[in-house]
Amino acid sequence: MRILLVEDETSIANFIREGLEEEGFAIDVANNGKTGLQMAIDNLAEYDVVLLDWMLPGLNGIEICRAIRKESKEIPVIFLTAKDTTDDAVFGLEAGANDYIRKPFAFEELLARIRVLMRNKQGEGSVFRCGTIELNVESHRVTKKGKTVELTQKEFSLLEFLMRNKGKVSRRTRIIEKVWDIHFDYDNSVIDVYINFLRKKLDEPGSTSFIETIRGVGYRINDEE
Amino acid sequence: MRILLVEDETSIANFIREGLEEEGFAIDVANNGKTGLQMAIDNLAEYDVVLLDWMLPGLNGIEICRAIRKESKEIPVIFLTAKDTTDDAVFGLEAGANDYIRKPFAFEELLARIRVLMRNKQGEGSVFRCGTIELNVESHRVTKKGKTVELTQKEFSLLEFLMRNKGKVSRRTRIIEKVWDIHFDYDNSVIDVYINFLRKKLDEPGSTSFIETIRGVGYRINDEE
DNA sequence: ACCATCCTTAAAATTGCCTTAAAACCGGCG
DNA sequence: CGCCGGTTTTAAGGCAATTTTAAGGATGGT
Repeated sequence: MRILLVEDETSIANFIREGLEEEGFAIDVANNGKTGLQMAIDNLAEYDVVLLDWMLPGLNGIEICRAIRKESKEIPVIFLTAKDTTDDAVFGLEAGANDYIRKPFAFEELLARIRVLMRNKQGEGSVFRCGTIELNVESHRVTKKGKTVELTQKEFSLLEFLMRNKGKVSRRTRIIEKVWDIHFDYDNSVIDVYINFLRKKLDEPGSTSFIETIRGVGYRINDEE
Repeated sequence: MRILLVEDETSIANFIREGLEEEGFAIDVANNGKTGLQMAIDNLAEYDVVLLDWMLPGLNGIEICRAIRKESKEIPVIFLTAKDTTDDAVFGLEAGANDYIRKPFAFEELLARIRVLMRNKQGEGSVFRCGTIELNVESHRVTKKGKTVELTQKEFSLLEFLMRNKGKVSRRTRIIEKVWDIHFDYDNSVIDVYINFLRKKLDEPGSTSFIETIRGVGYRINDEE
């Protein structure tokens, strides 16, 4: 899950980035409005959420938001505003934002709002299922036959990505980009290792894996099993 | 959108059928396990969703589900179960169901789950078709009469190329260039071999191949088979 | 009939994934 | 600070599926 953060104050930007990275998101930071807009437009399809500071040097958040909305009405946008009046929030929402949050904010709140938007995005409750395996994004928990299975952060991210693309192939390069935030590395065996971890923890021993490997392409979790 | 409902209690069956018909689905009802299985197997490719009652006279839901899964891993199956423990749900999921719902259920909920599964299924991915053969680029999967056929990467690429040019001739040199990324090699018999692979895996034995060879030029997949 | 072209098969070469183990990293704690 | 446990990354050998090569047989056009 990839998030674009547009924020000029580096201290705040770092705080947010670190917090979100701990939660398993991949974050790109733009520290001024112009590059922020650039990054947003260039890779619209890449981002799952955009966090926009209200006051920015160069180009302010509202204009960026409008510009983004002109390109896509899908991507959730959350405003970060220091101002205190609700009027500003209204401006933000009118510009097409999905939500706003006032600085200073509790990190948990930001997290909660991000999760809500991501859930809305796909419409259904944020639990994915494959056979007896269930992954709950909200509670960050995975169960198999009702019993919870402990997964590390990366394992969880990988499984989540595969689950979100259930039925489709997840190409190796896309996985590396989305889960590890590594670009231009077309031969990275980290994936293999983590696929192996997941299989060890979740497969029914002695039967074919719930993660199918498509040689030369990537992996796929099927609807069945 | 066509749905198969396997349910022995006619009152429930009618309730569900009417509800779904109002929503614009086409429903076929089987009121016992045996005919349910029969209908499922006969017209696998026809149905978009299968609703399976848990307790059925003759053949129970689990067995039907297994049998369906043996034929196709594509079709979404939802269990209707009266039982209350999660264990039963687990059984259903183990048999290959995609989701389960407990009776009595709110009709809205059933509807929501059906919609989720249907959305997952089609995913608006570009699919190419030729007769009973379907190629889905997103899921990187090829099916024939609803049953998936395993193709390697090169086989898939070649078929995709031919499909994209359905009705037109794909010249050998163009195929070599696009699929193998080889240039200036006008005598490469790799194509022959791979055409052969595709035919073996996808042709109806005993009739003319769905890939027509145009001697001295290349190959062509025709619009109708 | 003959030649070019394509089909078929089998074996050789290659690739890419799996697995394992060990190294690097990281946060907490004495 | 240095150590410890857990997590993540790197590395490498083995192995099996895939891809390519090669060669003899079949076929069709002229």
